[in-house]
Amino acid sequence: MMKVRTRFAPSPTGFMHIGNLRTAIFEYLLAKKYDGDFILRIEDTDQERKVEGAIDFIYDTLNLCGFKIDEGPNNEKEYGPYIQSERKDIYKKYALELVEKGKAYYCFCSEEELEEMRTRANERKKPFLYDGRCSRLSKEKIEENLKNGVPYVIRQKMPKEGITIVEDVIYGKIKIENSILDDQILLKSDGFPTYNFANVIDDHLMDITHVIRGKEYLDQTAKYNLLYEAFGWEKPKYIHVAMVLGEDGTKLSKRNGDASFMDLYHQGYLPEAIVNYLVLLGWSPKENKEIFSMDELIQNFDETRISKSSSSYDVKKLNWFNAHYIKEMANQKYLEWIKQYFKQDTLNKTEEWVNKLLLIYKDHISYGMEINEVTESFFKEYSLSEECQEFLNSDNMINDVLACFKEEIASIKDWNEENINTAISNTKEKTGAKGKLLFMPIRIKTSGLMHGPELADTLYLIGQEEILKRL
RNA sequence: GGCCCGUUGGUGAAGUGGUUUAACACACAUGCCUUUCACGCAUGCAUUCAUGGGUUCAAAUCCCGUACGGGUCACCA
Repeated sequence: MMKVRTRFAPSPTGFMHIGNLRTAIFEYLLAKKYDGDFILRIEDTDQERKVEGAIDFIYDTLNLCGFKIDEGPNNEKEYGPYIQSERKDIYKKYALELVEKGKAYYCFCSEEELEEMRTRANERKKPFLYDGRCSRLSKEKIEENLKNGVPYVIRQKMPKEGITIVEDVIYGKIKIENSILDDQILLKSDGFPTYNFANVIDDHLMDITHVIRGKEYLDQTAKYNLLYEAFGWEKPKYIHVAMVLGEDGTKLSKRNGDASFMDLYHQGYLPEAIVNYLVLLGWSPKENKEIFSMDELIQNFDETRISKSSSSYDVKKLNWFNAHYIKEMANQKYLEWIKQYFKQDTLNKTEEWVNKLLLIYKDHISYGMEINEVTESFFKEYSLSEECQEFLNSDNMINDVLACFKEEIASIKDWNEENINTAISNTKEKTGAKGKLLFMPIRIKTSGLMHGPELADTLYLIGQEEILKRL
């Protein structure tokens, strides 16, 4: 059996939204499950959209996620080059081969001519299809145009009737009528191939066995099949995956929340949590289980269990995964990790103090940057929310509790958690307040918040002097 | 508009003709626990699988129509 080879083929735009990443995850898992190769190919045939440094960005992203790239621009093997703009000559050669075979033809139509055809089609409310006029040019005319340097593209000649069957692992057999297929451009006038053409050539030349891509390409696959047949090549297996939608159920975009991997990463989401969350969007394991290590994913991945319908991205669930992975980290590792997000001014604090502070929040945060919101009251003046204020006014006893507690705190000689707890107990006995009525006023007055970690720990870190001030 | 695809709770989803009075997870709600919130634990949350027909002894699961949603029709990928 042939070795399984999958490829991730992004455009170098310097931005990767989670839908793209999820495709990469599927491709990687499929390759590794069968002990195959995962290839990175850069699709930069659109010279105008190229972004500097985008290749390194892609490597960084995939590396962070724990994917090993077996072949790619930064680690070339015999199938290279892996950047399409460096393979220009290859495409031209194959395009000409198709012309030779009568499956493609030169087209000298100018942009203006095409625009005119398009408006006319529009007026008649018909979808625009190139009418194939250049396919009927005489040999002499073509020679002449070529000699005179008339700009040209090469178009694929589509059959006018019949149907083409696309076979997809997820969607099954899909019938497409040939009559709606446009004589698509294979080679642009700048000599670069179009995406569709370059894809077919490269996938074949690179021995790609499984193509995983967005469902938006499903219809186009008919054209691909015709191309494979024209060359007499074996088709790869197609696996079209439904889209990942934003939280509001609409298409993902930069505006649509923080749907890019790097945004999430910078906010303090762990790559393993992101991967774990994403793999479960549109795929489900046979076993009823949600937390997966990379090795477990590789073992359990089954491409036939990918869903047909699109799914919506939900940060709340991502938060849960992330919180889970944070809790699982060893303390030392957690401290190193969280410090890159921790932005408070700790100049006059000891390292021990800072570590303790970060640690008491380890089980409470769901992403790295949240540490700043949650620790704010340790560094700044706070203002009470309406909810807090309301609570403070809700019972007459509260003022007594606070007054009593203040005295207790003031009398502490040795500032430690144990004595703070004693102060709380004493307040309880003296005022008779307990439960919510006892703890909430203290928590609110000292931290400005209604939730938080262990009260004694919190008070200890705020410090005796500051607490007296706040009370 | 033509063509293609999809539709199980707020979200991710399991389910492929009978053990489903639809699993599990997130979210939400309630209760318990701890000297409070949180954490943790427990319970609740779709009498129903977009909808109307049909096939069948039996359908979320098979077939047809309808509605809704999405995709696609570039010298963009």
